[in-house]
Amino acid sequence: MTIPQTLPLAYSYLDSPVGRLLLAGDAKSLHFLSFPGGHKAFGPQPAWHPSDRPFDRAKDQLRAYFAGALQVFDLPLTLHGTAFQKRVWQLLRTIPFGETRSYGELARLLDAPKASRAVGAANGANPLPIILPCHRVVGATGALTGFGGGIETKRFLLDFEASQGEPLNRQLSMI
Amino acid sequence: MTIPQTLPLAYSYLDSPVGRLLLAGDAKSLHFLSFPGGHKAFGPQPAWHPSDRPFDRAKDQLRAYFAGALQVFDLPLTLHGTAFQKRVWQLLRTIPFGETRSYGELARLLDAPKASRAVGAANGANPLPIILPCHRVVGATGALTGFGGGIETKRFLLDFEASQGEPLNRQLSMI
DNA sequence: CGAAGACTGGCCGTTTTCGGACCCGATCAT
DNA sequence: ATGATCGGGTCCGAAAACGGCCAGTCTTCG
Repeated sequence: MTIPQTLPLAYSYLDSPVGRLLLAGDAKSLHFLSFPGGHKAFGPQPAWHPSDRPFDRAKDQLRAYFAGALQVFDLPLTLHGTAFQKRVWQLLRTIPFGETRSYGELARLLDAPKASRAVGAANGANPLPIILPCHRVVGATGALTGFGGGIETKRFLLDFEASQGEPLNRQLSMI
Repeated sequence: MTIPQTLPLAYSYLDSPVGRLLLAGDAKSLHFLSFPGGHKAFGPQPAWHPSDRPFDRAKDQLRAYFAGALQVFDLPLTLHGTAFQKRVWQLLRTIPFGETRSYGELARLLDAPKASRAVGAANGANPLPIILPCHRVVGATGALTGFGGGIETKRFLLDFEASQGEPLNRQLSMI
């Protein structure tokens, strides 16, 4: 995930059950989200400036997600990446809350059945974890093979979704 | 010039004023030509087999070229290389007998004005010297900066073309 | 038997590294 | 002036390295 150095973005922090999250974006959309403690962590870039203003909606939805009250994010996003990466990231959004897919399954959905490793690499470059649910992608055997914020965070998110998923699913099916 | 190892080609030799030339190809087209004495020389590959058959036309034209009786080769060729290299090699064919271009000029013609060094690299990977006239490419100052078959061979070819060019040009202009 | 590891080779997009068949300007000697 | 020489800057494409993989074998223990 190469971060554009020159882009003047606003940033802010949000405390969550998986640690403090760094959010970055402009007035219109969210660009990046990172676990400052994670392995692939990054901090605010020199060109960024602190500001809480743009992040009300994103923070509301993240808080609701961790409270078990929201399963599908609805936020304007700006994706920085190659064409292939963007295809993968969009595909992530189609994995329902509480479910998982394997890297190979996603590769087949992209009509590139042998590109499972490339899917893994694109996953590792995910600029907006949690919101683009790369944590719902696991190995073909079910192994939790990696996560930018740490495997333990991935496990937490999957366990959390598995435990929270049922009530809202029922709720949705009543609509 | 990475040579496909597995391709079963025929090969044959031809003596010329610039030394013995190695030709390689299949029944339909010529693939490689090399100066076995040159710096970037290569010999027959393990998968190749000796055969004179496919090379009658190529040898005729090469002999005519060195006799001053032919200025434009007309042979079926097969090019092994990247897209960029093929663009450069095709561009070489547009340099008339007896004229020269600089690496920078070719780069500009490719709409990549800063790629002069890359043009040089592609030139160095030319699989069919003489036929694809990389010897007609010189530095912006006119310096003969390099040639797979040796600078002296490049100088010979350019001097030869400069001395032979006139008569045939006149002949052509009468058509 | 049989199922869970260990190992292997192949694949793919990205990132990094590398090596010039350049080129421009400065310098110096005619 | 003018031409030859030299060195540093820069910029490419190519090749190699690198993973958040996977399917097929082979091993190894219950």
